[in-house]
Order: sequence, then structure tokens, then C-alpha cells
Amino acid sequence: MAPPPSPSTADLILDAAERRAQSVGFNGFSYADIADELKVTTATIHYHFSAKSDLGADLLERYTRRFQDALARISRRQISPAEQLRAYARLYEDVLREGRLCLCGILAAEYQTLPGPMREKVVAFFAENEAWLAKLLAVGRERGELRFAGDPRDVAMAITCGLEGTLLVARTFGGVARFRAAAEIVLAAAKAAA
Amino acid sequence: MAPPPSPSTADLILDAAERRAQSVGFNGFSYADIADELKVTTATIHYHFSAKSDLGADLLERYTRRFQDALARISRRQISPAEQLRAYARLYEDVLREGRLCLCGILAAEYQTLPGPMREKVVAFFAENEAWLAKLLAVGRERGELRFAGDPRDVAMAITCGLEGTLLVARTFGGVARFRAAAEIVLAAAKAAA
DNA sequence: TCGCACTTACCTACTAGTAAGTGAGTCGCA
DNA sequence: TGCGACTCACTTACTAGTAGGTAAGTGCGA
Repeated sequence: MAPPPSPSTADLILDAAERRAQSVGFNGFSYADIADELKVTTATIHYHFSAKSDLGADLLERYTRRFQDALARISRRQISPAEQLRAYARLYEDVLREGRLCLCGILAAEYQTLPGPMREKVVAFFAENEAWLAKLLAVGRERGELRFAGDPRDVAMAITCGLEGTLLVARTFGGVARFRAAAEIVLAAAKAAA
Repeated sequence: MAPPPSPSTADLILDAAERRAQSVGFNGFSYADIADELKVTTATIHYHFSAKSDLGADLLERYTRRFQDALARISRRQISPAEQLRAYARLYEDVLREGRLCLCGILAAEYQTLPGPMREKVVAFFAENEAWLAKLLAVGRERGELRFAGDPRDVAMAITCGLEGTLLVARTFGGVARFRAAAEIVLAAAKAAA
């Protein structure tokens, strides 16, 4: 088995920027912060990402792709819709455990200050999330394994928002234990009496 | 009837800072922004709030006090627990209609970069929120007007987080209409089958 | 020897914060 | 009543530090 190729500087920059963006926001870190961490100069970062908005756009693209991959992996597992919902919530819990927020959650808070291309990608993230969840919910209800009233897209929105908000609040107040308890209640929106 | 006293400069500064904090975050505005808006110098702001962290602390104190007052007004109204829940959600909806977020919601996203005294006040806001809601839920269940399982504090947490998250996401994706639909589903956590 | 990946050295714009000063108003007292 | 001492609310002019960004140059591997 070949050793994994050592990550490129561009990847290392994205990794560092992602960690920071998920904990202090996109406006909360500077090129200097990342440069210090990686023992390079800020000019190196500009070499790979000419403007910070480019770095942000690439960050969002990679993050959304990885999140979509995670959703696809959940879809492929042979587990019930209720179990898939739980797996979905666990994606958020794992992020909290690292003391971070969902990248798009924290960027939604900074939305008004984001460059246009980043805004569009944040919106797209939520739209894709909702679409995946709504489909899961519709299938689950059809099969009689989930129970809820109304448009699956509304329930999907409520679940995504509920988890985003729980992540946001639990990081400052409550921690992982409270996250779990609240997430359980949020998910119940789709499996009440199931 | 005496005319209302014209607001002091300090109040005008707090008003401007609050508006900005609720839309771009505490780190998203500078003393210069507020000074420009009020046609004063940044030194004027420093005269009233010697450091930005003092301004932030005063901001949080005033916001939390007003929010508590709003909760007290809801408590005093002679309406059912379910109606009180709706009134609670309407507090959030009103904020969204102005294109803002809950001050403590957006500050929770910036939590890691906030000065200590501000952090404590953000946490306190959520704790007081949860306490008020938990009491409402407990009374409502006792009276048979609300139905949910488990600790009222967990349900309270889920509702607050759900509304915070819905606010956060709906501002970028969905707007007021989607906020309402999702909020309705969030509230259902406490009145399912009621 | 070419060019990729990077550094050195710099720039401009902006950040919070400060020191010193000003004019208007108020207070205490002879 | 009048006047000196003082305060309040604010401005002017400045600081040190940091932000993102750039132009020119260097070293090294293919």
C-alpha cells in the first residue's frame, strides 16, 4: 500500500483556514494567523489564493463536496430512515465535539459581510441539505417508517435549522450532552409516535 | 403629556451598535461606522464607552433586559401556554423581518473572539431563556395543555435552539415564510397531538 | 535553463485607542 | 450678583498595530 501523498501547501492552507473559520468565522482569522501556523509568509498564501474571497470560495466548495459525500455514504448504508436521520444528526455532533460549528452555519451569521460568490455557496449548501433530507423524509413517510404532517421540505428545513441552532447554542451553553438531548427532540419532528 | 426626552448620545450609540451587531456581528462594525452614522467622531464613542468591549457589555445588558421584559409581558397576558409559545416565536420572527438576527445568536457564532465579560452575558441570556421556557412548558404540561415527554429544560433548549437556527438560516435562505413554517414545526415539539 | 513555489520588502487602508484641548454650562462662595 | 473653579460632551490630531494585497527577486528541481 502506497503511503498517502503528503498534502500540498494549498491543502494545508485550506485545512488551517477551515479549522479557523469553523471556530472564529471567516472574518475572525487573518492570512497572518494561517501563515504563522504553517511557518510560511502571507505572500505564500496569496500565491495560492490571490484574494481571501478566493480562499473562502474554495473552502466552501471543498466543505460542501465533503458534506455531500457524507450524505451519500449515509444514503448507501442499509439502515432505516430513522437511523439515517440519526446519522445525519451525528455529522453535526462530531463537529461540536471538536469545538467547531458547521462552516455554513457560522458563515450564515457572517452572511452580510461575505463576498457575493461565498454567499451563493452558503445558500446552495442549505438548499442541497434540505433537498437530501426532504427526499429521505418523503421516502420514510411513504414506507410508513416516519410520521409527520405537511411538506417534507418544511420538516427538512426545521431539522437542519434545529441542528444548526443547537450546534450554535450548545457550543457556548450546554455542550455535547445538551446537544444530544436537544437533537433528539428536533429529530422527533419527523418520527413523532413512530 | 411631556414629550419623550430626546435620546442621549450614549443611547444613540447603543442603538446604532445594536442594529449593526445584529446584522454584521460585533466584529463586523467599527467605531468609525457608528461615528459616521451619528455624525460624530470616534473619540466621542470612546468618551462614552472607553473600550469596544465595554460597549459590547452594555449592549448585551440592555438587550437581555429588554428581552426579559418582553418575556414578562408574555407571561402577564391571559393566554394559553400554546399561545405564549407562539408569542415567543413571534419575538424571533419580528427580528427576522428587520433583516437582523437575535443579538445573542449572532454573538454565539462569534463566541470565541468575544471578550470574557461578553461571553458570560451571552451564556446568561440562553440560560434565562431556557429557564423561562422550561417553566412555561412545565406549567402547560401540568395543566394538560401541552404534551411532551422528558425534562422541560431539554424541550426548552430544543425550542430556543430551533428558533435561533431557523433565524440564522432563514435570513440567507427562505425568508419569513419559511421561518414561519419551520418555527411551527419546532414548536410542535411541545404541543404534539395537543 | 526554465518555471514553480516561495520569500523579502513593501504599500495602503483601516483598526481600536489616546492625549490634549475647547466651549458651554453649572456650582459654590464672597 | 458676579466670578473663579470645575465638569460635561465633544473635537483635533495622533499612535501602534494589523488587515489584505503586491512587485520583484531567489533557490531549487526537472
